[in-house]
Parts: sequence; structure tokens; C-alpha cells
Amino acid sequence: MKNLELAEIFREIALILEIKGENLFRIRAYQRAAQNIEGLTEDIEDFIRTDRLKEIPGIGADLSERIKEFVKTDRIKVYEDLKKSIPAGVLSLLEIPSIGPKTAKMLYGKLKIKGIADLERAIEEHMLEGIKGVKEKTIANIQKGITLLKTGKEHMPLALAMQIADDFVSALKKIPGIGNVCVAGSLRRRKETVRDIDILAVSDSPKKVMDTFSTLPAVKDILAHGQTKSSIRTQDGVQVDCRAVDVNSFGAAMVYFTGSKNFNIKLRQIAIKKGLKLNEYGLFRKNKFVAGKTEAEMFKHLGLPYVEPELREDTGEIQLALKSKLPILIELKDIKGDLHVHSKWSDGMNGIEDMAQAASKLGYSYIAMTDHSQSLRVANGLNKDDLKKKRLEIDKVNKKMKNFRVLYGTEVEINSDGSIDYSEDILKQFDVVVAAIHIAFKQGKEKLTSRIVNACRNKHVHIIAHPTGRLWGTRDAYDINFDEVLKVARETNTALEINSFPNRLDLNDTNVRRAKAAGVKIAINSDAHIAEQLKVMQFGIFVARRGWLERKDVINTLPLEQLLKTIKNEN
DNA sequence: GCCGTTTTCGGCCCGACTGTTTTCAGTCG
Repeated sequence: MKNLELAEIFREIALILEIKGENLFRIRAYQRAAQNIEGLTEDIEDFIRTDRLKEIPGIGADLSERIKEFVKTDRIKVYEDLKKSIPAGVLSLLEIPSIGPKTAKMLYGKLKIKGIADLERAIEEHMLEGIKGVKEKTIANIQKGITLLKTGKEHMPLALAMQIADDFVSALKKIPGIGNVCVAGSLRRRKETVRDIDILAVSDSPKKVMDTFSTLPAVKDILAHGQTKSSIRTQDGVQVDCRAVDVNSFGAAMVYFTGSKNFNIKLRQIAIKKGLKLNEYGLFRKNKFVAGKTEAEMFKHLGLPYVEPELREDTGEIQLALKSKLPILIELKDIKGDLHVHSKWSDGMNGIEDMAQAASKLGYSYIAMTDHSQSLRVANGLNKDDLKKKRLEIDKVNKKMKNFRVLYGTEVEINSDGSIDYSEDILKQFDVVVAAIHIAFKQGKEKLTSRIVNACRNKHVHIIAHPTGRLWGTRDAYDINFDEVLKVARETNTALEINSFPNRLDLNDTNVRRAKAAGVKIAINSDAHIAEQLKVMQFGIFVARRGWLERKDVINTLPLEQLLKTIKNEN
């Protein structure tokens, strides 16, 4: 699958064109194409094979040819030529905050600066001084930008961002007379990682909000401080933007500030077609205010149903919204149980009853106690004798608890040779079998794919846990043929997991969408090792929603009896 | 470079903040 590679190239073409000062709309066309290709749930080569390239929004005659050229020859001539015209390092200048295409072009044109190291040297040697339009502050900002780039946090996991955002929101809510205070931006869209935090506040006196915001104890640097909009960096290097609006503009501002950028552009185009103007203050007809107080009324006046924030990425949701065919996204309250949970029997910290009680308190009606299997010694995997004792304990807990069922489960190891860590005899006794890879994940694409595919083909395996194995900040996804996995999972009625652990979130949103498109069922599980961790389920739900999942796509939204029938292939 | 119940040519989202200017360009979201 060459989708991501291709998107990357288009994006780079756009950057080079930007520096060269080319037509802005040509640049945007490449950016848009890159984004749309990235969001595809299907292999780009399939589009070529079936002659549907031009059905992808933003792909016309020219880009179709470029795509075909790339798939066929692995290169794009236009791109190769462009790369020759500008040294690679010049593009890296754009990563520095405060440096955009114009500045990068000027630096390269006037001072032959070909990268960040060059730029630092030039500043040291006072070479920037005396250039038209560059004074002390510009130089200071570039220096600050370089420092930020080197030390600053690039992206942080959603869970961390939510905590930081909560602190800011509570602090702002203490301002006397303040109205709504909400997070917006990619955080509200629940992207798995976010670069900065956006907060929107309703107030009659925006200046007061700005002053309070920029002087909170967590603030280290003030990046901008205006009348209605400010931007700061925290002691930990996280950028937080805050904007204050009038109560009548709250909905418009939420739409605007939540994004995504491309989603906003699409909405504004729709507005124009209706003879309206859309900005962060509202919808206007000839400067007359039409709507703006709530998001719901904004969408309504644009002729659209409410679009959930997680969908607002301009990857086809607007087209569906126009036809009123948006998916009804799954919610946390739809989850009836957790099918991947550990206890003291393997590497968990709580006993079976503790986990069951905690799950019951969350409103679940079942959990599967899926402790590790015998070969995974580091996690205290269970042998045959352990399993017998564990089963007795489960029976005991089940007798005691009302309206709740502990399912006898395992997270069985997919061994390095592709075999399953328990024999058929043992496997068939479990209510729920989750299979997973924890060892030998550098075997290469073919071998890894065949291990997972074999597990799917084992009739006792119901779910593949954390199917791509990525660990945020530690380990990339395994190199597997995901299309092959989807095909076999579908054939064998094996569910793929969304592992909700904040550093896993595996499957991710794009893969979830691909799985749904392929007709594969999903299980959203916590993988909790202590009772408190059952609550990470919400992060899996975020991923599911970003992957367009509805209740019916997820097996653990089913009541117990139906769930058992479904996973055992009995209906 | 894309796209079309206004159009196959001429449009293409909109505004805040900053730093440098004498009215605005560049950057950012």
C-alpha cells in the first residue's frame, strides 16, 4: 500500500511550491490531495485498477497521472525536478515556528541558508541584521522558534492533553462572570495525539479572560496576547491557545475552533453557495447575523445534520451529512462489558472479584478474565493447573454476583512459530479467547502476517488483541499485511480489538475505518491490569468514533447471551 | 491544480496577532 508514501510526497511538493512562491491554489490542491489520500480506507492501487482515481475529492486529471506514475515507477518526475531546485534543508526551516514560506525563501535567496544549522550560524554572525523587514524582534522570534523546535513537545498523547486542558479550564471557570469554557481543536476531535490545546471561553469582557489566562501559574512564555486571542507555552513546553467570544458567537466559535481546518473550509464553501458568510462570529447574510449561538443552529442553517467533532476531518463526512447518512457513533454507555482484563492470576494487581465488582459499578454486565498463557513467563502466564484453580474461583464469584457474569477467558500467546500457546483441548473450554503477539515482532512482514492469520483461522480464537502491536513512543506497529488480516478476520468471524490503553490505542482510527469497510467486527477493550484501569475504555471509544463505528460494529455492545452466540459463530 | 443548477474560465475560507511599516505582509490556526 503506497497511500501514505504518496501523501507524503504530495505534501512535500506543496512545501517546495510554497517556498518558490507558486500559485496558492495549486499548493492547496497538493495539500488537499495529500490529506484525502491519507484518509483513504482503500489501497490507492485499487482506485487505479478500477479507474476511480477521479472519484477521490481533489484528484483531477493531472494528479491522477502523477499517482499512476508513482505507483508504476516509484517516482514522480515533477517531484524529482522540484527537489533539485531547492536544497532539502531549506524545507526544514519551515518547521521553525514564526518561519513561513516567505521567510524561508528570503533566507535561502539572500543568505544562502540551507538549513537550521546554517540559520543559527547566520544569526550568530549578525548576518540577518540590516535585511529589509527584519529587526530585533524578528530575529529574537526566530531564535525562540529554533529553541522551541529543539526542546518543545511535538505531539502528546490525548490522555495527557486532556489532563492539562482540564487544569486550564477549571482555572478559567473561576473568573467571575465567565460563561462556558470548553476545549476545542484536535483535542475535542479526540485525535490520538495533539500538538496544542485550544480553549474557548464565553465572556463579556474578553480582555479579562486574556489577562487571567496569560498569567496563570502554569504559563512560562506568552507567545501572543491580544484582545480576544492569546497563546502561551506551559512550563512543560505545551502550547495552549485561548480565545474569548461573546455568548451569541459561542456556537460559531466552537465550530471554527474545533476544526479541522479542511472541514471549516468545506463549511464556508457550503455557506457561500447559500449566499451566506461563515466566520467564527456566526453565519451572516449580507452582514446580517443569521446564527451563531449554538453549533446545532449553525449546522441547521447550513442545511446539515449535527456533525460529531470526531468526524470533522473532511474525509467524506460532509458528503454523507449532505445526504443525511452520517453514522450514529458509538458511545461509552453502549458498552456492555470488557473482553480483555487481567487479574492477579497473571500480571494484574487485583483479584477476580475486585475486577468484577469494579466492572459492575461501571454498569457492565460481563467481563472476560483474560490472563496470559503459559509461555509468557514475564507476565506469569497460566499453566494447565493454574487454569483449573482460576476457573473454580470464577465460578465462585459468579455464584456470588447478581446480574453480572465473569467470563472464563485467556489472552493466549501467538508463539513465534505461529502456533497457539494452548492446545485445542484447553482452548475449547474458554468462554472468550483473545490471541495476541508479545514476542518476536521483528520477524518480517510475511511471517508476522501469517502468525496473525493463523490465529484468526483457529476456530477457538475470538479476538485478536492489539493487532498491530504499536506502543506509543516506544515501538512502531508491526510490519503486517493488514489487508490480508482483514480478509481472513472477516472470513473467520474473528473480531479485531481496539485496545484502549492510552499508549496503545491499537487499532488506530484509520485502521478501524478500514476494518469497518472490510466488514470486520471490533471489540473495544481496556486491557486493564488494575481495577481503576477499566476506565481507559473511554479512549478506545474515542478511537472507535474517529473510525466511524456504530454500536452494531462492536461486539461488546451486545447483551451477554447474544455476545456468546456471536463470537461462537452460532448465528 | 481542481471544479461547475451562476461557470469549461475564473474563481478558489476567513480573521487575529505581530512586527514592521506609514498601510500592510507574514504567519498561524
